[in-house]
Amino acid sequence: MIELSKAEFEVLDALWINYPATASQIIERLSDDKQWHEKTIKTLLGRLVKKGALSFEKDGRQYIYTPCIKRADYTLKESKNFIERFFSGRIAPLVSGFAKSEQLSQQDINELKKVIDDWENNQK
Amino acid sequence: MIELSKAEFEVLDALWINYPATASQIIERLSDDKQWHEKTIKTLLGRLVKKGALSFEKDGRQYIYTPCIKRADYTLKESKNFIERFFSGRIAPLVSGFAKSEQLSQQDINELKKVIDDWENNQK
DNA sequence: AAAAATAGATTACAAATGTAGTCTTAAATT
DNA sequence: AATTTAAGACTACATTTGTAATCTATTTTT
Repeated sequence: MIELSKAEFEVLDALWINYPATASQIIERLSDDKQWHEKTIKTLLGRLVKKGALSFEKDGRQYIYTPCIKRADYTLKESKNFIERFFSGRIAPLVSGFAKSEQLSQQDINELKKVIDDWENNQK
Repeated sequence: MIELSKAEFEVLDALWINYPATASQIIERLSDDKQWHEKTIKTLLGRLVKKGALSFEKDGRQYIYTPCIKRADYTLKESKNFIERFFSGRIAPLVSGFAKSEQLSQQDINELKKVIDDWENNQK
């Protein structure tokens, strides 16, 4: 699947918030968190198009961008990759590492329990 | 903390298996999975030293390498970073994504339950 | 209509990365 | 002792990435 750099992902992420969207809208959204130059974001949009992560339609001389991939698909692929590289493909050691270093809140635990419940209900 | 590239991490990972170790030993370990040229691995070892991820002692004209960081520390940092970037810092959505796409086995679930149990016992 | 702003295309350029090759020196072999 | 081998140091080089600047063609503004 498509390989994105960190910066590219952030731009795509700004589009996933709401799409289709123009470059200016994406730049506007990113301006809250990042202090990227407009040109930088345009460059990244171009690279995303080239990589096939985005497509666009012309509207006058503007482009209206749409993601070509779903956020959930992309993050799942990256997650699998990550867990494979760092934890031999097993997810529990990651969670366990978080637990050991006090990174888990009661809310996280509740959410995890729900995920487990749902999974088990689904197995029946 | 130290930033490592994927290739660098794999070399360090081969050292974490058992250390201290010489370059030849590391090369030997990596030869099973990767088809990296010996020179490539040497280069990566050098970069790891430069980045402060490894140290070494001389033994004749060989170097005996030792990691300067713990695997658990490194993976925890990377995990936090990953979960922050892709899931706004929350871990459950990652696990949930795995569940939804049938990436979880009963064993994973059991392990996750244990992590949760341990966490809760620890809270008391 | 002339000037200015703006959209995207193209070009730029240093640092990081993957992937070695060459150089130098010392140790092992013949 | 002469030669080959092997260790690490240094050099190489294309690609990717971050981070724009410049160029070109249209719209807006004045």
